[in-house]
Amino acid sequence: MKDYHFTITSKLPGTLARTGLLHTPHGDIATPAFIVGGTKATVKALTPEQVRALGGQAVLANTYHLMLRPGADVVEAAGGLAAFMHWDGPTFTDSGGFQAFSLGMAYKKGIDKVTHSQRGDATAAKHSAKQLAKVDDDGVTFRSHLDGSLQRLTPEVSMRLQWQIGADVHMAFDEALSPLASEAYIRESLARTHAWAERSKVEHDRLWAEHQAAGKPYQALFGVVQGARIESLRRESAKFMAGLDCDGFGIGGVYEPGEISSVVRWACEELPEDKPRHLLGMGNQISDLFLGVEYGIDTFDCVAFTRQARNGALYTLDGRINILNQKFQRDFSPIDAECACYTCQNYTRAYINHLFRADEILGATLASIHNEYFAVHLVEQIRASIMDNSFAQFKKSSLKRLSIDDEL
RNA sequence: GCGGAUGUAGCUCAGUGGUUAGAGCGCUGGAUUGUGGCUCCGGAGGCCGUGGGUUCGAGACCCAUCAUUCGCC
Repeated sequence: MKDYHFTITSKLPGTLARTGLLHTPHGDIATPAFIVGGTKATVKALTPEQVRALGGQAVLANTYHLMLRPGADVVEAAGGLAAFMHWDGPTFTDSGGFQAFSLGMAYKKGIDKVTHSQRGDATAAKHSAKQLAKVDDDGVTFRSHLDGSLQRLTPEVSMRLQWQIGADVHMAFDEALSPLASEAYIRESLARTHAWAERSKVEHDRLWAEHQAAGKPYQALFGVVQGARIESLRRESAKFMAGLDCDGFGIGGVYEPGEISSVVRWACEELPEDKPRHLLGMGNQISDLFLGVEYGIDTFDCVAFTRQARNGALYTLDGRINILNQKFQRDFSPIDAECACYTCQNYTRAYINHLFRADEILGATLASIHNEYFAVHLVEQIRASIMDNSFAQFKKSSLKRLSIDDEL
């Protein structure tokens, strides 16, 4: 018996947006929801109690990082991801596909990092020498960024590792794609991702049977839609994943805000309505979250809020501030006067400015609490606005404050 | 008092007679989208202690002077 289901509780007419309840053995997630990034089985700078207090419903960790350290077997021996990290709630794991992919792109970050070796030109050749990963039809071979040791991930290995780690929701092993990859490479890669999804499903079902026999709870599998920016391929990929009988879907390979109203929409239009959709790694900007929900996304994960918090970039509904700026040195007001987070209720900009300048770790904690609350709370508000049918106004007024055109 | 050492960016210091004097830190602004990340990218800031001299040319060499510092009577 699978202790897992997704229920839609309301829909917003004329859009793909909906609210729902994702039930897992470790608890429920009211969707749309912002899933908190916990890559290495920890939400950086925060205790699980702090994550819970700021409204976090679920945490997403990464198979790639945990397989290298401490090892999936250690997490399993600890009783699974949630028990290991003392998180009393639902968890997700990413498959490691994205890391295997980004490792293959040498050192560059951002869009650049996903560009080179898929372009098939001279730049790719130049970079391939430095690549830490190589993709073949069976899987990915890569070198650990920690110690250089040779590692291998295939769909089967990723599934086994994810069952060991024991999150409530797993991602199928996929190859992430650069939006700038050549069409030839996109087609080749998409065929591989689809074959890998089928293999992921077969191995996942086999492992579920084993676990079920041992009296252990179900862990869900999401198929991951790729297809870069090509509409026919995105729709084809979504249909393919829809046919796999997975528990939900991930949408990967989305990198720019402008792709949400196209790429995400194409995918969600093809996906079955009754299963949840997770947008992988996207949602740095306020507009991303509104648009993602509008075009059918139920859950987001994005490390940007915690990462930026650690570097002093703090979110408000009127835009981002850099708390290190001199102008905050004697500013004894909260980061955001409208914000109800623990940090804004108890600390001033001047104090947080001081903590950052003095390189004190409490600065990272207070900033992370604020930014993560901001993201989680904003998606919560978006959820409420769908239920009381005020989404359009809420979106319009929020984007207007940021001077963003509503036509996005 | 005698002898030595050192005076270059806010700080610690490179700069071996030759374009427009550099670095690290600090200061200042920006970036960050399935975390290879306390990371990355910009910018401002100098009568090179002072005064003379040698030289085509001095932050560098010479003299004087002031300051700091160490050692010795």
